[in-house]
Amino acid sequence: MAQMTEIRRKERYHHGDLRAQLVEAARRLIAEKGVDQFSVSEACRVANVSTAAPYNHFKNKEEMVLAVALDGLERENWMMRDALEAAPENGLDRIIAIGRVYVSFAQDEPGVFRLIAGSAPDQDARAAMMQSGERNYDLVHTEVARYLNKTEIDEDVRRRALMLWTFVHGLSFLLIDNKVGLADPDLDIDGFLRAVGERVMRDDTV
Amino acid sequence: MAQMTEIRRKERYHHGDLRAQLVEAARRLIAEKGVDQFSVSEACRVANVSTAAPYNHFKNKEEMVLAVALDGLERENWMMRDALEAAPENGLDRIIAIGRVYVSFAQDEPGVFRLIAGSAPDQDARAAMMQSGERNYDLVHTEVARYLNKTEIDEDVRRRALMLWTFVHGLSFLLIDNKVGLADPDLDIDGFLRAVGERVMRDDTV
DNA sequence: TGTACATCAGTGAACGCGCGTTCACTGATGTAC
DNA sequence: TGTACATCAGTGAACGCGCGTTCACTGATGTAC
Repeated sequence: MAQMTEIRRKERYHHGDLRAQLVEAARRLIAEKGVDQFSVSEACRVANVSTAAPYNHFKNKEEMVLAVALDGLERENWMMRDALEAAPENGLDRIIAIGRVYVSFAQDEPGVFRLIAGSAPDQDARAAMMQSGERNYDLVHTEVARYLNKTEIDEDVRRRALMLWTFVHGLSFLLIDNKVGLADPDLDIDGFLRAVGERVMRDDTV
Repeated sequence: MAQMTEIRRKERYHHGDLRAQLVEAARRLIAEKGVDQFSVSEACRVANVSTAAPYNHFKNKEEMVLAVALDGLERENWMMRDALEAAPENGLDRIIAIGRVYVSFAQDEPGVFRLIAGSAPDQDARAAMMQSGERNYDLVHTEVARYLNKTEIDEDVRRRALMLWTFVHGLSFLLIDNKVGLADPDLDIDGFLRAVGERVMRDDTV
């Protein structure tokens, strides 16, 4: 049944959802090979349309790539929220759960992770990505404050959150670039995340 | 005087040190614009030679890029050793000094840092970069062991070293991608490095 | 010291390639009557 | 329900571009005698 729909779609002159299909093709290609090796032409080949077709839906390549980036940030946000819902109501597990999503996302879609981690070329794209990124980072702030039983996001919360982010950011890169083997071939990622989480969230006065 | 030498060099048919000049041109270009935007042609323009000239010194583009990567790792090693020599004989400062070199290198030559951080495409290049990278990472192991008054590199040393590496790695990326402003616009990098160093190196039993 | 010659390290033109984007076009779809 | 027509979303050919690399070549250098 799904196959029939697939075939019929290819036969039709109008896709009906070419934009979505192109974003999906671009996402897959970027995830695998990185944004610098990504070409509009290849996305067209994957989506089975002419190389001119995308220009009905995107102004240019940049806009296509931006769509993939924003989509990635949004999916990351969903996954973080899901992870928080599944986590206990209190304790370090909530913070670790967010971090685990961050690292897993990088491992699952390295190219998209790099794209999101990088800086956008033009001003509008930068603003859009910043906004989406901030939405995800707010989750970290909230959870750090909750862990510390604080009602507002103060300097201490911000600093710990930045430590956590810095850390999962670095771990993500080391993992996808196969550098961890150099330091510890049998790294237990979850255990490592927990150990760092404990150190960062530990009471300062100790 | 230096100018005369410069002019004479350009006039001469044989450079005498074209290989070194090409590596330097490539280093500068990669540092600024990243390895993915780097082209052999542009390096030739900078070095003022024909686009065919490099092939007397390098098998292909990849070999040229590898030279830049290995050069970067070697310079980083020197800088780390220099920093250690200037640091006190004991205490956290030694560890922080190495981390500071790592982050500064990334800030000074973002593209070269990314190149080194990334994974090489072919097996030989990977091996060469691994070996150079390991030499730098050994310094971290040594200093962590020294701080803990240990004579051998055990599991605890390895784990703390990996935490430190992960951290400066992540901070480097956040800084060069202009992401830190999102979390803390006025971040004091040295203070941040110290705070993390303290947390990572703190006695476990506390 | 001069000369003959092999070798080294450049030149400049050319190649094929895949790319992003544009163009005139055309088939399919939705709407007004 | 049928028909006319505007609009939408594709096609396929073509463009100019910069790239990595190769080629036959040539000027400069070092060496043997």
